[in-house]
Amino acid sequence: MSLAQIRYFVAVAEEGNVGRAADRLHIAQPPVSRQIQALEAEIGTPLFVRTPRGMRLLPSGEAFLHRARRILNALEEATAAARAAGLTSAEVERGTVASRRG
Amino acid sequence: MSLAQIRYFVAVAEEGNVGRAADRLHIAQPPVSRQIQALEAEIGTPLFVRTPRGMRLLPSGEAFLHRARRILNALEEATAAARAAGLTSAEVERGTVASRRG
DNA sequence: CGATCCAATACCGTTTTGGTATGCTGCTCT
DNA sequence: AGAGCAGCATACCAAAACGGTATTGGATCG
Repeated sequence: MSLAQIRYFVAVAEEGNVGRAADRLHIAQPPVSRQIQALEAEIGTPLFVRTPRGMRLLPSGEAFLHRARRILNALEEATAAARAAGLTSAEVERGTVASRRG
Repeated sequence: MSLAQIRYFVAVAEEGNVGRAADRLHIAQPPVSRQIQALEAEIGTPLFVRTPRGMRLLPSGEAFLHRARRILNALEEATAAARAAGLTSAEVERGTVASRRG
């Protein structure tokens, strides 16, 4: 399982359509199809039903969608938190080193 | 950023030592070093200080560590939730389709 | 000053990923 | 009912990412 798979999954779930999701992700359609299949294989259960109109979430997919969004949000927050702490702490570090040097 | 990077980061943070983290992850040391560097580069700030004794977390690293653990937990929970919903829903789906067909 | 410990770099083979072209199935419209 | 269309899946290929081995660089300790 990869973060890309999770992002692809959310896009497909929200668009209800692999091609549209691919456009939104700025990649081609086949990779999205494959990653969704790989994701379902790894989880061990389908997440969508394939209809002639597109992809519709199964209950398993709905359950996964909630958590997937949480994961992506947590990811952004983690980056932002580290970055925020880093800006100050990099300054502090540099200052500390400089004062030890000078 | 990848889930592997997050897992490597947690291992290094907990071991305080790249080589030991690599052992625990069952991979070689250089890939761990590289992924940690890539992670720091992507976030835009260092997460560790390199000391002759190993790696020590910076405040940015501590902030990231908390969220990283949350992400990995959320990931496991997402899989488990989808799997649980899938077992029942796959049965339901099959039954629904069968009843609609027959 | 030599030995040791630990992270970083160089280089290579393998694996994974994405892209293009195409197939297949079911709807839709006349 | 047949032709065209919409949409996901598959085949095949090129590019990128990843991990492994060997080695270097830097700092501590005896």
